[in-house]
Amino acid sequence: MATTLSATKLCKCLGDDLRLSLVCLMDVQREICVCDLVDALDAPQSTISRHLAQLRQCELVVARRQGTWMHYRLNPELPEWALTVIETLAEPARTQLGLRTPAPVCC
Amino acid sequence: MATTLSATKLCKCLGDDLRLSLVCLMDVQREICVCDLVDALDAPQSTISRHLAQLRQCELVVARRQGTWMHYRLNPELPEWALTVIETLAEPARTQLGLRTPAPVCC
DNA sequence: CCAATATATCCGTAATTCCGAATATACGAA
DNA sequence: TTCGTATATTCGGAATTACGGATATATTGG
Repeated sequence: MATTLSATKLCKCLGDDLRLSLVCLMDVQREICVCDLVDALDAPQSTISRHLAQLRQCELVVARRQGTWMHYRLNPELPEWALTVIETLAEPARTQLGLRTPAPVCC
Repeated sequence: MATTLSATKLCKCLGDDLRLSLVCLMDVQREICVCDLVDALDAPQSTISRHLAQLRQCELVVARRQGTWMHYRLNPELPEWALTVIETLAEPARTQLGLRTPAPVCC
Protein backbone atom coordinates (compact mmCIF):
# COMPACT_ATOMS: atom_id res chain seq x y z
CA MET A 1 0.00 0.00 0.00
CA ALA A 2 3.07 2.24 -0.03
CA THR A 3 2.41 3.62 -3.47
CA THR A 4 5.11 6.05 -4.47
CA LEU A 5 4.52 9.70 -3.90
CA SER A 6 2.73 11.48 -6.70
CA ALA A 7 2.05 15.16 -7.09
CA THR A 8 -1.63 14.61 -6.44
CA LYS A 9 -0.96 12.58 -3.36
CA LEU A 10 1.44 15.14 -1.97
CA CYS A 11 -1.20 17.81 -2.39
CA LYS A 12 -3.84 15.67 -0.78
CA CYS A 13 -1.57 15.24 2.21
CA LEU A 14 -0.91 18.93 2.49
CA GLY A 15 -4.52 19.87 1.84
CA ASP A 16 -5.57 19.72 5.45
CA ASP A 17 -4.81 22.29 8.11
CA LEU A 18 -3.64 19.81 10.64
CA ARG A 19 -1.41 17.81 8.33
CA LEU A 20 0.04 20.93 6.81
CA SER A 21 0.80 22.17 10.31
CA LEU A 22 2.54 18.93 11.15
CA VAL A 23 4.66 19.11 8.05
CA CYS A 24 5.53 22.74 8.69
CA LEU A 25 6.64 21.99 12.20
CA MET A 26 8.87 19.22 10.92
CA ASP A 27 10.26 21.54 8.33
CA VAL A 28 11.53 23.97 10.97
CA GLN A 29 12.58 21.58 13.65
CA ARG A 30 14.64 18.93 11.99
CA GLU A 31 13.05 16.36 14.23
CA ILE A 32 10.13 16.62 16.57
CA CYS A 33 8.38 14.19 18.83
CA VAL A 34 4.70 13.51 19.01
CA CYS A 35 4.17 15.05 22.41
CA ASP A 36 5.51 18.35 21.11
CA LEU A 37 3.27 18.12 18.10
CA VAL A 38 0.29 17.36 20.30
CA ASP A 39 0.73 20.42 22.42
CA ALA A 40 1.81 22.71 19.63
CA LEU A 41 -1.40 21.96 17.77
CA ASP A 42 -4.63 21.99 19.61
CA ALA A 43 -6.06 18.61 18.77
CA PRO A 44 -6.63 15.30 20.51
CA GLN A 45 -3.77 12.89 20.45
CA SER A 46 -5.62 10.28 18.47
CA THR A 47 -6.32 12.76 15.74
CA ILE A 48 -2.71 13.79 15.47
CA SER A 49 -1.53 10.24 15.51
CA ARG A 50 -3.94 9.33 12.76
CA HIS A 51 -2.71 12.14 10.55
CA LEU A 52 0.88 11.22 11.25
CA ALA A 53 0.11 7.69 10.16
CA GLN A 54 -1.26 9.03 6.94
CA LEU A 55 1.82 11.11 6.31
CA ARG A 56 3.97 8.10 7.03
CA GLN A 57 1.99 5.96 4.68
CA CYS A 58 2.51 8.42 1.87
CA GLU A 59 6.19 8.41 2.77
CA LEU A 60 6.21 12.09 3.39
CA VAL A 61 7.64 11.64 6.83
CA VAL A 62 9.60 9.00 8.65
CA ALA A 63 9.62 8.09 12.31
CA ARG A 64 12.34 7.00 14.65
CA ARG A 65 11.63 5.42 17.97
CA GLN A 66 13.62 6.44 21.00
CA GLY A 67 12.35 4.61 23.98
CA THR A 68 8.74 5.49 24.43
CA TRP A 69 8.96 8.53 22.20
CA MET A 70 8.57 8.72 18.49
CA HIS A 71 10.51 11.34 16.62
CA TYR A 72 9.17 12.43 13.30
CA ARG A 73 10.88 14.25 10.50
CA LEU A 74 10.43 14.84 6.81
CA ASN A 75 11.47 11.86 4.78
CA PRO A 76 15.05 12.68 3.77
CA GLU A 77 14.54 10.82 0.52
CA LEU A 78 11.72 13.02 -0.63
CA PRO A 79 11.96 13.86 -4.33
CA GLU A 80 13.28 17.35 -4.86
CA TRP A 81 10.04 18.74 -6.27
CA ALA A 82 8.20 17.60 -3.18
CA LEU A 83 10.66 19.29 -0.89
CA THR A 84 10.47 22.46 -2.94
CA VAL A 85 6.70 22.46 -2.62
CA ILE A 86 6.87 21.97 1.12
CA GLU A 87 9.39 24.70 1.64
CA THR A 88 7.50 27.07 -0.58
CA LEU A 89 4.35 26.51 1.39
CA ALA A 90 5.97 26.56 4.79
CA GLU A 91 6.22 30.29 5.22
CA PRO A 92 2.74 31.36 4.13
CA ALA A 93 1.29 28.37 5.93
CA ARG A 94 2.95 29.27 9.19
CA THR A 95 1.39 32.68 9.32
CA GLN A 96 -1.93 31.49 7.96
CA LEU A 97 -2.16 28.69 10.46
CA GLY A 98 -0.79 30.73 13.31
CA LEU A 99 2.11 28.43 14.02
CA ARG A 100 4.83 29.72 16.20
CA THR A 101 7.97 27.68 16.33
CA PRO A 102 7.58 25.79 19.56
CA ALA A 103 10.54 25.26 21.82
CA PRO A 104 11.15 21.56 22.22
CA VAL A 105 9.34 20.68 25.41
CA CYS A 106 9.92 17.07 26.14
CA CYS A 107 12.59 14.73 24.80
CA MET B 1 -17.65 32.97 -0.55
CA ALA B 2 -14.43 33.98 -2.29
CA THR B 3 -12.21 33.43 0.72
CA THR B 4 -8.65 34.35 -0.12
CA LEU B 5 -6.31 31.61 -1.18
CA SER B 6 -4.56 29.81 1.64
CA ALA B 7 -1.84 27.21 1.46
CA THR B 8 -4.27 24.54 2.57
CA LYS B 9 -6.85 25.55 0.06
CA LEU B 10 -4.34 25.59 -2.76
CA CYS B 11 -3.30 22.07 -1.87
CA LYS B 12 -6.88 20.91 -1.67
CA CYS B 13 -7.45 22.24 -5.15
CA LEU B 14 -4.39 20.52 -6.51
CA GLY B 15 -5.06 17.31 -4.63
CA ASP B 16 -7.21 15.77 -7.30
CA ASP B 17 -6.00 14.25 -10.54
CA LEU B 18 -8.48 16.05 -12.69
CA ARG B 19 -7.99 19.47 -11.16
CA LEU B 20 -4.24 19.10 -11.17
CA SER B 21 -4.43 18.17 -14.83
CA LEU B 22 -6.49 21.23 -15.59
CA VAL B 23 -4.04 23.48 -13.82
CA CYS B 24 -1.09 21.86 -15.57
CA LEU B 25 -2.66 22.37 -18.95
CA MET B 26 -3.24 26.03 -18.17
CA ASP B 27 0.33 26.31 -17.02
CA VAL B 28 1.68 25.26 -20.42
CA GLN B 29 -0.84 26.88 -22.66
CA ARG B 30 -1.24 30.40 -21.50
CA GLU B 31 -4.90 30.19 -22.20
CA ILE B 32 -7.05 27.24 -23.06
CA CYS B 33 -10.72 26.81 -23.74
CA VAL B 34 -13.04 24.32 -22.18
CA CYS B 35 -13.55 22.23 -25.28
CA ASP B 36 -9.81 21.63 -25.47
CA LEU B 37 -9.75 20.70 -21.83
CA VAL B 38 -12.65 18.35 -22.31
CA ASP B 39 -10.98 16.40 -25.04
CA ALA B 40 -7.51 16.51 -23.55
CA LEU B 41 -8.77 14.89 -20.39
CA ASP B 42 -11.02 11.93 -20.61
CA ALA B 43 -13.96 13.03 -18.51
CA PRO B 44 -17.54 14.12 -19.08
CA GLN B 45 -18.06 17.81 -19.73
CA SER B 46 -20.11 18.36 -16.62
CA THR B 47 -17.36 16.96 -14.47
CA ILE B 48 -14.76 19.21 -15.99
CA SER B 49 -16.98 22.21 -15.74
CA ARG B 50 -17.65 21.50 -12.11
CA HIS B 51 -13.96 21.31 -11.31
CA LEU B 52 -13.29 24.48 -13.24
CA ALA B 53 -15.94 26.22 -11.18
CA GLN B 54 -14.17 25.10 -8.06
CA LEU B 55 -10.83 26.39 -9.29
CA ARG B 56 -12.49 29.66 -10.17
CA GLN B 57 -14.07 29.94 -6.78
CA CYS B 58 -10.72 29.52 -5.09
CA GLU B 59 -9.39 32.16 -7.45
CA LEU B 60 -6.79 29.87 -8.82
CA VAL B 61 -7.94 30.47 -12.36
CA VAL B 62 -9.85 33.13 -14.21
CA ALA B 63 -12.09 32.84 -17.22
CA ARG B 64 -12.67 35.06 -20.18
CA ARG B 65 -15.62 34.68 -22.45
CA GLN B 66 -15.17 34.95 -26.17
CA GLY B 67 -18.45 34.35 -27.89
CA THR B 68 -19.62 30.92 -26.95
CA TRP B 69 -16.23 29.84 -25.71
CA MET B 70 -14.72 30.26 -22.33
CA HIS B 71 -11.00 30.64 -22.09
CA TYR B 72 -9.36 29.71 -18.86
CA ARG B 73 -5.96 30.61 -17.53
CA LEU B 74 -4.14 30.74 -14.25
CA ASN B 75 -5.10 33.78 -12.24
CA PRO B 76 -2.38 36.31 -13.06
CA GLU B 77 -2.69 37.73 -9.58
CA LEU B 78 -1.78 34.51 -7.87
CA PRO B 79 0.54 35.05 -4.92
CA GLU B 80 4.08 34.13 -5.81
CA TRP B 81 4.28 31.14 -3.51
CA ALA B 82 1.21 29.66 -5.16
CA LEU B 83 2.69 30.07 -8.59
CA THR B 84 5.93 28.51 -7.44
CA VAL B 85 4.05 25.51 -6.11
CA ILE B 86 2.15 25.09 -9.33
CA GLU B 87 5.22 25.32 -11.48
CA THR B 88 7.13 22.97 -9.27
CA LEU B 89 4.39 20.40 -9.52
CA ALA B 90 3.72 20.86 -13.19
CA GLU B 91 6.54 18.75 -14.53
CA PRO B 92 6.23 15.69 -12.32
CA ALA B 93 2.47 15.91 -12.60
CA ARG B 94 2.55 15.92 -16.37
CA THR B 95 4.42 12.68 -16.59
CA GLN B 96 2.55 11.10 -13.70
CA LEU B 97 -0.81 11.99 -15.16
CA GLY B 98 0.20 11.22 -18.70
CA LEU B 99 -0.56 14.64 -20.07
CA ARG B 100 0.77 15.48 -23.44
CA THR B 101 0.62 19.08 -24.44
CA PRO B 102 -2.40 19.12 -26.70
CA ALA B 103 -2.43 21.18 -29.82
CA PRO B 104 -5.20 23.77 -29.61
CA VAL B 105 -8.09 22.17 -31.45
CA CYS B 106 -10.93 24.59 -31.49
CA CYS B 107 -10.91 28.34 -30.96
C1' DC C 1 -37.67 34.16 -32.98
C1' DC C 2 -35.45 29.52 -33.67
C1' DA C 3 -31.76 26.19 -33.86
C1' DA C 4 -27.15 24.88 -32.77
C1' DT C 5 -23.14 24.99 -30.03
C1' DA C 6 -20.52 25.75 -25.75
C1' DT C 7 -20.61 25.79 -21.09
C1' DA C 8 -22.70 25.85 -16.39
C1' DT C 9 -25.61 24.23 -12.83
C1' DC C 10 -28.82 20.87 -10.44
C1' DC C 11 -29.57 16.96 -7.96
C1' DG C 12 -29.66 12.38 -6.03
C1' DT C 13 -26.37 9.07 -4.97
C1' DA C 14 -21.91 6.95 -4.12
C1' DA C 15 -17.41 7.32 -2.27
C1' DT C 16 -14.11 9.35 0.58
C1' DT C 17 -12.48 11.62 4.49
C1' DC C 18 -12.66 13.14 9.12
C1' DC C 19 -13.52 12.93 13.98
C1' DG C 20 -12.54 11.53 18.79
C1' DA C 21 -13.60 8.40 22.55
C1' DA C 22 -12.23 3.99 23.63
C1' DT C 23 -8.96 0.64 23.43
C1' DA C 24 -4.66 -1.58 22.28
C1' DT C 25 0.33 -1.71 22.04
C1' DA C 26 5.19 -0.64 23.11
C1' DC C 27 8.58 0.48 26.23
C1' DG C 28 11.11 1.74 30.58
C1' DA C 29 11.33 1.61 35.41
C1' DA C 30 10.61 -0.47 39.69
C1' DT D 1 5.44 -8.74 36.45
C1' DT D 2 3.13 -4.58 37.05
C1' DC D 3 2.50 0.25 36.41
C1' DG D 4 2.80 4.59 33.98
C1' DT D 5 3.74 7.12 30.01
C1' DA D 6 3.80 7.67 25.00
C1' DT D 7 1.84 6.51 20.90
C1' DA D 8 -1.09 3.78 17.62
C1' DT D 9 -5.25 1.71 16.05
C1' DT D 10 -10.21 0.68 15.97
C1' DC D 11 -14.79 1.87 14.99
C1' DG D 12 -19.18 3.94 14.11
C1' DG D 13 -21.04 7.94 12.73
C1' DA D 14 -20.88 12.73 10.74
C1' DA D 15 -19.37 15.67 7.19
C1' DT D 16 -17.40 16.59 2.86
C1' DT D 17 -16.52 15.65 -1.79
C1' DA D 18 -17.08 13.46 -6.22
C1' DC D 19 -19.83 11.72 -9.97
C1' DG D 20 -22.48 12.27 -14.27
C1' DG D 21 -27.02 12.46 -16.54
C1' DA D 22 -30.34 15.78 -17.18
C1' DT D 23 -31.28 20.30 -17.67
C1' DA D 24 -30.56 25.28 -17.82
C1' DT D 25 -28.20 29.31 -19.69
C1' DA D 26 -25.62 32.07 -22.94
C1' DT D 27 -24.29 33.32 -27.44
C1' DT D 28 -24.08 33.29 -32.45
C1' DG D 29 -26.08 32.76 -36.95
C1' DG D 30 -30.01 32.41 -39.84
